[in-house]
Order: sequence, then C-alpha cells, then structure tokens
Amino acid sequence: MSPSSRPGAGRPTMTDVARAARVSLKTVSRVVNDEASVTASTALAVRRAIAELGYRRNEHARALRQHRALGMLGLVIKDVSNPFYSAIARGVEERVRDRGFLVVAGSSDEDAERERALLEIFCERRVAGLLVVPTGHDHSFLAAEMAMGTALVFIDRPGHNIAADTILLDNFGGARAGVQHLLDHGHRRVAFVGDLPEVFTTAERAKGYRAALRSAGLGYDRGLVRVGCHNTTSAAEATRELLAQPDPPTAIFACNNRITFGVLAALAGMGGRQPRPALLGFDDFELAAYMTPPVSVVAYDPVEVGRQAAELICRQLDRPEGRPRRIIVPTSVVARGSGELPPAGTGLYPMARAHG
Amino acid sequence: MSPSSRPGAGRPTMTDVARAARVSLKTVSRVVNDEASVTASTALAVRRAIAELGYRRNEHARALRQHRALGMLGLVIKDVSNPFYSAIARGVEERVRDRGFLVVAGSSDEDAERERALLEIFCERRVAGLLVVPTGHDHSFLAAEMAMGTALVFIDRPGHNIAADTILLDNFGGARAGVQHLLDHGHRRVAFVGDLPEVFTTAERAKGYRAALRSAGLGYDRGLVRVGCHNTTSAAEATRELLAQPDPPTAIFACNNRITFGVLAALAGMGGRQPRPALLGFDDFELAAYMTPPVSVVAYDPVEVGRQAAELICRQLDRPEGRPRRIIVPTSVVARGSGELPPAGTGLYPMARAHG
DNA sequence: TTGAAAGCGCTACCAA
DNA sequence: TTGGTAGCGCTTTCAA
Repeated sequence: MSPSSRPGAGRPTMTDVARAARVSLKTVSRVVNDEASVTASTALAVRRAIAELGYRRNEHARALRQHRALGMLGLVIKDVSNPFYSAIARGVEERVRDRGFLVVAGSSDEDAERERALLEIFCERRVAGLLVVPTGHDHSFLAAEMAMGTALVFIDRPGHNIAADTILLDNFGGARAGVQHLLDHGHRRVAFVGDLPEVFTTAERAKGYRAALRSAGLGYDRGLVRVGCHNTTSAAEATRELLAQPDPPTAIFACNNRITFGVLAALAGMGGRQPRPALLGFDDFELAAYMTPPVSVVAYDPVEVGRQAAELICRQLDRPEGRPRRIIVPTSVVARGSGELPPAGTGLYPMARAHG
Repeated sequence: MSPSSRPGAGRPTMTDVARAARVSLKTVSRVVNDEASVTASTALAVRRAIAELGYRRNEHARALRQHRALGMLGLVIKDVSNPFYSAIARGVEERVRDRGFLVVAGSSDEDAERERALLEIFCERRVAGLLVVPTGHDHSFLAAEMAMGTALVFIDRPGHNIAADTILLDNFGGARAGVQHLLDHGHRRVAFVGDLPEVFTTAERAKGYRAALRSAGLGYDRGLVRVGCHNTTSAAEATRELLAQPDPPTAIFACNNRITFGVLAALAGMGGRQPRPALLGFDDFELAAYMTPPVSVVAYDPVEVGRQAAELICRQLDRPEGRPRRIIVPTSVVARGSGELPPAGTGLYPMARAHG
C-alpha cells in the first residue's frame, strides 16, 4: 500500500483522486485547472472523487513546478497594531486581492535586526514582492533578490543603498503648512515635539517646522523643541516640561500620531490650570473630531498609501524593466479647533464655552 | 547550458551551489541544514559559494519534501485596519514568532463568502493553522482540513457546525457589569446601542444588558434599544434619535468600539444644548482617557486574546489529540468619568466645569 | 565524510 | 480527448 493511499494519513493527492476516479493523474490536473479538453462525464467523475476525498490542490508543489513565486507579498511595518500601519496593510490587501495575492505582515518594532530577519524569511518563502517601512540603514542585501525578480517598494521612508520604488508623504510640505497654520493664528512661540531625530519622517517634518518659522521671520528657539520621544509617555513628559517653562509655547506641533496622543495626555492631565496651548498634529486619527477641542491635523489617507504601494509592486511584477519611481502623497491641513485656539488662551475650549 | 546555470535567469539552486563549490548536492544540503558530518574546509567552500551566488533555500520545495505545512498561520478577521482586530493579529504574531511561524491576515469584512474564500485559499497554501473571527454560519467544510492536521481556533465568536478550540470574551458578564455600573450611579433609563443583532457578541451583550436591568427590577423598554448599527455613522444617528425622544435615556451603553465612536460623534455634534448622558462603552480604546469627559469602558486586552488564540493553535499542533477547549477572557469596568455622570445632567462635563 | 538515486505533488511536453 | 514521462528544488535513504 503506497503512502498516499493510506486513508487518514496525510492529505489526498492528485494521484489519489486519479485512482478513485479511474483516470490518469494528468486528467485530474486538467479538471482541477479548468482546461477545456475534458469530457463532461470524465470531469464529473473527477469532481466527485475530489469532493469525496476532500482533495485540495497543493499550491507549493504547483508554484515549485511553475517556477513562480507563490502569490504572496511580504509587508514589514513598525507595528501591525498601530492604526497608521494597519491602514497601510489594509490598502495593500485591497489592491492585490483581485490578483490573488495574500499579504504576510510582520512587525519590525523599529528594530533593524528584526527587519532584516523578517525580510530574509520572506525571501526564503519566495514572496513575489516586499513592501517595507524601513528601519535599518542598509538594504543592499536585497539587491540580489530584486535581480531575481522580487519586487520591492519602500513605504514612508526611503531605503538605503539600493534603488527601489518608494512612496513617501509630503513630510516637509505638510509640516510647514501645519506650522504656518499655527502662525497664521497669531502664534509666535510654537513648540515641536517629535520622535527620534534620526527617523526620516521626523527629520523632514522638523525641516518643515523650521522653514515655516524662517519664512515668518522667527528665529529657531531650541527651548521649544523636544525630540527623541519614542512613545506616548515620553511625549507627554516632554509636553509637561515645555509648558512648565517660564515662557511656555502657546502652540504645539506634534510630529506624529503617537506624539499627538502624548500631548493630549499631558493636556488632559493639566486640567484647566493654565491657558490651553493650540495643538496641531501630523497624522489624522479617527477620534480627532470628537476631542475637546477637536484636534486639527496634517492629514492624508494611509489606506491610499497602501494601495499605491501595492500598485507599484504590481507594476514591477508586470513590467520588471523601468527605473525606480518615487511617489509623494500630498497632505492637507484639517482645521478642527485645537489648531485655531488663539495665543492668549482664554482657558476655555470652544465647546466648554458653549456649555458655560 | 542547463537552465539553472544561466546567470540572472531564476534563482540559484542547491545544484548551482554544489557545482560552484565542487561538491555534491547532498553536501550542500548538509551545510545548509547545519548537519554535523561535514569537514570544516568543505563547509567553508560551500558557504563561500552560497554567499557568492546569493543562494537562499527554497522553503516550498523543503516543505513539499518533508510533508509538512509551511510555517504559516492564516488569520481571518473582520478588518485588518480595525484596532481591535489588528491588536489580535499582533498578539498572534508575538506568540508564534519564536516558532518561526508567519501570519497571513485577511479581512472578511463580515462577508461569509469572502471568509470562506480566504479559508479555502489558506488551505490550498497548506497553512499549519487557521485563526478565525467567524462571520459565516457553517464551518463544517473545515472538518476535513482538521482531520488532516490543520489546527483551528475561533476567536471572539463561536464557529458553527464544527468542534474547535474557541476563545471568547465574557460578553454577558462584561455587559451586565457595565450596565450595573450605570445603574449604580443612579440611572434608570439606560439605552443600548448595538451592532447587528445576529452578531454573537451583540446578542450576548444585549443579554447582559437585560440581565442587569432585570436584577435592578427595571423593565425592558424597547424604546431605549437601538440595534443594527453596523458602523459609526448609523450609531451616531441612532444616538441622536434616542436623545430626541420625549423621555430620553440618561445613560447609554455602547455595544462595541465602533458604536462608542458613533455615540461620541453624536454627543460632540450636540454641543451643550442638553444634559449630557452618561456613556459606557464595550471595548477600551487608546484615547478613552483623554476624551471630555474621559470615557468609561468595559475593558480587556485584545493583544492577549491574540496570544491565547495562538497558544491554542500551538497546543493543537503539538498534541493533535484532545477535545476542544473554550477560553473565556475576563473583562473589567474601567471608570473614567463618562460612566459616572449623574442622571440629572448638569450640562457641564467635569473638565469643562473646572475651566468655568 | 561524502555521494547517487528516488521521490514529495504538481505541471509541461510530447505521444497516442 | 487522454495518458505517460520528466523534472521543479529539496530531503531521505542507502551505498561508498
């Protein structure tokens, strides 16, 4: 008794189906692949056998034989559970669903080693494409993969030492417009609270911040800048420090959603003991409109970022030739209230005032 | 020239490495798999060739030969970008990382057809285990897969027509405790805003709501119940309707995070035109503490839900025998302010009052 | 310590 | 319309 005919041991193969339907292996293959040249009665017998045995085609064997990567995309993001990144994952999934691609996502947690390990694993699994929010500072090891046909797209930050399609936000322009918005509302002491300064987006947004100050003829006051906040807690701490200064800022520009949440935490903790600073955050978030006051932000669509990244991957897969593209996703300032608070600070939020 | 020796065409195989290192295929295999019986010098030569050619083991061929599923888990959730579900994904990823499992996640969007399609695809890819937040009402088609060794765990809702490990929240107890909390603060007219009533969690939470009312000697007032809200917008609409009634509720129990956001939207839209109802939501969310007033919730740890689901999968993979387990994750009421507002309603939130 | 040959489940190619 | 045979890249088994 051959192994594949033992009932219950292992899954049925095409050979098993062939035996059950009393046809050849090749005929089963034809039925499974919907090839035309099979008699209706033969096909029926095969399908019956398939149903009876619970046969399911082995995609690994198939891919192996066809010399193609399995329909799988590897996505490396900072954290699968961070709404910004999971929105990207969603966009990618939507865009490649019709092509039959599955998305394997892994969290790098901003750890270059972990990132590389994930990418290596993805390559061993022969994914068709790699989508990476890069953390490490050398991606040259992916060049060989690309040469062998693996598609590669960097998202949100540029990769290093390798030419590949990249999709970025308009970090500089967005930050400059956001800070300009605060300046337009009369602020002259605008603080910048940011992530680690070596992160690409932080650096770009800091440049935008400085550019806005410069064009308003304002100097750069180091006392108003706090970077290195890698999480909500440290951002809250930085905010408290900023506001405890003798001459505190009247407005705060929060460099990303994590930072914005930290600032909100600090402000919630203060209660109404001092004039509330204006707040403008980079990255929109679902509850922004329902905060008190509603939070103004520099917004863009992260799902669209994912869709476009997937689009780039698909293009590479369809036409491997072509030089690397770079897409810049536009941002816009969404005024909701927190960014329009006046410098004086009445101590009342717009909504609270309505209640009084 | 054999296909595998054409430079640039296809990836190098073990055969290519063997040729380059002037050893046999099998020796390369030994080196790649860290088998002991290889001379140091031979191993060195092989490793050099591997590095030169950029060789990477093909995991598909490997899995095929070894008759094992590839180290991959399929996760079907409602929406990859919903924080609750992406937190589950994160928990799963964390727990199986050490075992070398990758997680492929797909969004069912609460569509039974899509769910089934995803599960079929996962099976064809021979995933080792399936984690499913079930939407459909018949999962008997997975029985054959389970019999062949695929692990299966249902998350958040029970599956149908099949016995499998399941991890659920204490929906009934959580909802009852939450509503009880509102009753304890003097409310007698507590509204229930919920998702589609046929969703398991909605039904269970509604039962908890009714149980709490019953034990307080309160009747069930249909005018205070709004179900069928499948998104934030419809929940906001339902909230507005509830509050526009002649005898409006003084407190609202929101059945899940989507609903809570809808209620918050409706309340934000009202401004301070009428007494603010107390609010208690099922599902915690990151900004809950920074809302005005801070939002009280029935909380639990969704990442832990993912971890435990993954734990169940691992157990099944290790010891296929054993009857289905069921885990109930406990919940707790987190009082932050919105659930402790008095029935009278002063029209001022606690924070706003501090400012006045 | 090393290698040759068979075969995993499937598809490509050629023959009937 | 059907079937046989070879072989994808790897591991297993057995022999040298």
